[in-house]
Amino acid sequence: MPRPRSALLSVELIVESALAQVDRTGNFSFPRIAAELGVSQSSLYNRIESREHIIELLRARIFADRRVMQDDDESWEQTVRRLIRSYHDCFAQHPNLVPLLMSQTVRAEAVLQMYEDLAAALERSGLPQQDLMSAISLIDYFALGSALESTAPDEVWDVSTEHHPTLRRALQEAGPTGERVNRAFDFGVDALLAGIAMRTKHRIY
Amino acid sequence: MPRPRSALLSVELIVESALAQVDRTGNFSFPRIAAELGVSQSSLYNRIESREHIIELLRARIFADRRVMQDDDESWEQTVRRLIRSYHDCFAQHPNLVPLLMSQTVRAEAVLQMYEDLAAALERSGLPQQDLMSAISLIDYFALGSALESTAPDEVWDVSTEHHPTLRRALQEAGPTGERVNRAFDFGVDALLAGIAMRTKHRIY
DNA sequence: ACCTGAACACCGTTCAAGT
DNA sequence: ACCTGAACACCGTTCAAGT
Repeated sequence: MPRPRSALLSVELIVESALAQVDRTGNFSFPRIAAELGVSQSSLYNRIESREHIIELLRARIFADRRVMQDDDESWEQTVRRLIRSYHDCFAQHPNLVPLLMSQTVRAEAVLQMYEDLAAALERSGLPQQDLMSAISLIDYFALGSALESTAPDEVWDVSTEHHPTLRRALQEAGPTGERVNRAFDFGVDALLAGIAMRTKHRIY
Repeated sequence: MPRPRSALLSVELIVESALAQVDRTGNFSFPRIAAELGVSQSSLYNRIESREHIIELLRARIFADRRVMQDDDESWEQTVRRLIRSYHDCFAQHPNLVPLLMSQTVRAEAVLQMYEDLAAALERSGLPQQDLMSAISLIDYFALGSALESTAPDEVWDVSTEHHPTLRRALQEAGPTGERVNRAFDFGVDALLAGIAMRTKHRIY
């Protein structure tokens, strides 16, 4: 088959196809991308290097949508809240993607920039230098975990048996999944900020 | 081949083989289990139902090692700390397993029992009923995330570029990976408990 | 009841060959 | 430079056939 005068393929097309598949089915594959774009599987390798490469492009893709409304005289606490929220929202729009992103080194520039902003805000808070990374990790765990919770398995815990009365009650009290995840998010942000602020020079609580 | 008088296979053998593979390589597969046990791949299905089933057996397996030294008159805070620690330790001994466990509903009884204990301790703390599940989720995110961090990619963030001075400084200040993860864990536990205690009837801070 | 071999429907990646 | 088809080395699962 001759080379067409305008390329059949582009990284954008590949990434969009992969993202659509993930949103729809929870995963993507080379055969399905190729089929959807009407090209051969092997031709994908002219644009991308590997499956991992696509995943990293997907990470950059969902963070590209992020609106950054920066307020110059917001407190470090407001900044941290804003960053956690926008980080969380990026994942929340593509929950199926979260598991794919979690086990892979972050290289996407937009994401690194967000961590840089987070580090700067925490430094402003007066947190001791040696706790900076700990606080970032804590926030990271939280954001990823809370995004993961809104993902695939509707029942994270199978409490069908009778042996867990307190857990069962707690789950019922928490309402339907969507509501529960949202409330857990708000609760978590407050708790994290309170916990971090405690280590700060100028305590706010 | 005739049926041997003593069975060649058992779920224990399958689970141990899978766990050893995960610890060694980060994953397991049916062909490799079969090869290691000297049986055919299809014979595995006489003992287990699916790949997911094996993963759930692995979850139960690593929690079976858990020692539960219960102190009857410990405070709710001590109980929560003890549970987070032991939960974390189970993962820490098999970090490669964490990614496999994260995207799957929890059915292992030992794990559900731990969540039940956690729920009970938090209820004792005086936390409002509707916040119980939020607190459990928060702790869960933290324990999983912190276990995940000790897993595969040595560099979670690729800060090879010059554009992230604060992040870079924070990372250097935090020391080598193992130390950083440990400090982040201790910092996180303290922060979480402080944050949760804030919502409690009898504030402790 | 327990094991086998063959078959099926999937994967990601490489590479010589075309234009 | 860009695309193809074939090949390779993997997957999980099913099923008829053996004893």
